[in-house]
Amino acid sequence: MSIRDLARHLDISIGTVSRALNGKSDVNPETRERVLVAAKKLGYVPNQSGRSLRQGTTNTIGFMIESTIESADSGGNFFMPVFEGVQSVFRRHHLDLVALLCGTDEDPATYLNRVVGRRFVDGLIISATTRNDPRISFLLERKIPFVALGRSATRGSYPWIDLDFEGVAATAVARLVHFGHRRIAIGVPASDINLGYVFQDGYKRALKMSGIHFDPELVLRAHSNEEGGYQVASGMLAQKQMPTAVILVNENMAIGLYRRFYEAGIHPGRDVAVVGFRESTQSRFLSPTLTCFRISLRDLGIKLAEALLSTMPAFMSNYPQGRIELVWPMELVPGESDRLWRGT
Amino acid sequence: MSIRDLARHLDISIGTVSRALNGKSDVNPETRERVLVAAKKLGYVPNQSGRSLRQGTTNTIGFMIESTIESADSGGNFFMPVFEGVQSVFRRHHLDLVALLCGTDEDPATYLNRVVGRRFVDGLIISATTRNDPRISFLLERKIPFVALGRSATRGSYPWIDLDFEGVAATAVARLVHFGHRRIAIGVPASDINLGYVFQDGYKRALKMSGIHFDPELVLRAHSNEEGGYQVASGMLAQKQMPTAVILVNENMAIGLYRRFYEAGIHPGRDVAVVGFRESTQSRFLSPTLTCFRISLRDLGIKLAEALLSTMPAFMSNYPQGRIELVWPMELVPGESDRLWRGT
DNA sequence: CTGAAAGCGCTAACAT
DNA sequence: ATGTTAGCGCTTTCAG
Repeated sequence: MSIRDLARHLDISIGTVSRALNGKSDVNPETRERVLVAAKKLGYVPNQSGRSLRQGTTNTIGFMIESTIESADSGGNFFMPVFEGVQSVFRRHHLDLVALLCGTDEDPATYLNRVVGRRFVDGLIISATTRNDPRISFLLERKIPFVALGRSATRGSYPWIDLDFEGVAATAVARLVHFGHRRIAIGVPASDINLGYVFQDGYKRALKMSGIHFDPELVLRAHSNEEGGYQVASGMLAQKQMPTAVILVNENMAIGLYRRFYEAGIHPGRDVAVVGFRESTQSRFLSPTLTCFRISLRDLGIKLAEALLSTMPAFMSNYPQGRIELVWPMELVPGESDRLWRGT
Repeated sequence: MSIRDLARHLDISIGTVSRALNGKSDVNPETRERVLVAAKKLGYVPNQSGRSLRQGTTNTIGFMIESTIESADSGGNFFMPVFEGVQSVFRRHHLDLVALLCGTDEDPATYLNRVVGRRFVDGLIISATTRNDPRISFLLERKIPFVALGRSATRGSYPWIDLDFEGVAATAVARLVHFGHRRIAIGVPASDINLGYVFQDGYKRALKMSGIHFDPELVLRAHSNEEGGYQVASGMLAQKQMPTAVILVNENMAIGLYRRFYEAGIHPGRDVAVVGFRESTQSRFLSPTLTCFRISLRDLGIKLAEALLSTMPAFMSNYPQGRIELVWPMELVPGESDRLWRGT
């Protein structure tokens, strides 16, 4: 069922059919109606390859997610609601969102090169930006519209949105210091992902503001998952003088951390103060309740979509906000896990 | 940078370039080398739309996941490792996997119609099959290669793989009966998703085998997430005579269920027996440890990919296994949550 | 308002 | 072993 078949069926030219379907003005309303009805009846849908080849656009946006080993089974939690938000914006512009799944055994830059070269998508959302991210320079060079979810030290002018890791660090440290803590540990990703640096910098700055000396021993590196949290707790327990508090920078870590502490008879909120990262469906069911930070992932997705569209010539008139470089605030959700000395 | 540019640059015809790049035999090894080198140097990647239009294939497989409201933030956990497995197979055939994100506000069938009509993908993996799934009849009718992750009552002959819900029900019931339970509740999805029916049927059959009368009151419907588990526990607590055991059919439910029971002073493994569904990174950190079932999602993904490829003319010679209709076994992982009367 | 035709990038059939 | 060319399905001039 090609446009040719449809035209033949209606006994008009394919040009007219095309114009009718694409809402061009110079077509008889009656003809248009006939075309629309026939298209629906016969289940005609234009072949995307044909359109793309002619127009040079695919009407598809790619959201590149790496299922890294460390986040293989937890990353999905985060992205689904983000997708939902992105999609709600794209829908209005007849853009489809596809998740580009870069396997763990493929280099992200190579993968991206293939996707871009094939002209598979009109624009990209990349995530898990590293400190120095070759994808960014590549996309800038190739002039492919994109937005980064996550900052990077890579030079250049491009839109990005990132979570407020330094804000989380500042708020958490200030809060813990206020509660009397001085030995505050942090659990950060072991990888080169940029958020680890941002968070750690914020942490150091916050310590300085509170007049606390930075102790490298208190920086515990682990995978950003439950297992990693378990190890962070183990690391704390192993220190000659255990830190009295810990701040995590990944939502999944709290689960494992709680577990390890329970095994050691240490109760969060009684024996140790814990500040988690993102409030999640899982963390919400921890006991005692976890002090953490709330973020609307759907709204984040919406903003990501807008940031991307505002850089795409075909859509920028709808989103005249200029290049978006945004640190997304997170809202403290006080729980019981960081209020010590109150009994259980 | 089109094939034309590349040919011009090398001062040979585009036909030869194409053949060289596609590994055809009738091309001078020396010429091929020149072409490959130049392509790499200039960063040439064939335009997928051009290829697709010509060949009628896109070399892309779509994995359709619905971010339904109830599984919006937890579903990702399940799929990521599956993707990983699928991809490991596709890689060998130069097929790319993309996740097709059907938004919550779009009808899955409509979405599928669009994707298929546009010829966006060569094949499809669909998930979350419903009891009666219009997508299946649609794909059969259009002769689009696909495999369903999940069974359906929809008639027709198509490959599918599904988890062994009835096996889980049988094993769990038998185990609980062995431990002396008679009032065994189940927590099942409130939606029309097929697994709910399969599981419930298996449950009834297992009860009958143990000579236990089926009590509709013991079937608790809830969303397949943490909140749903919380509600299942609430439902149990509300019964005049609380069931002594419960079997869940979703991995996320256990988290909320545990929480609700703790709030009520009820300890899983002491006051009530709990059998969870899939062992997950989260459930592994529950305390007391959850009796649940293990499955290798990566292997599941591999099998899904093979099931799909075995129905695609271009690949079936590599996968001569015929149509796959497979109930995927799950392995019991005994925990402490269903062994009562042992004290804590 | 509609039809005719060019051409997007590519591959495959055919010619040399 | 290489060059030439038709045509995949579509949109968009350009004529009329």
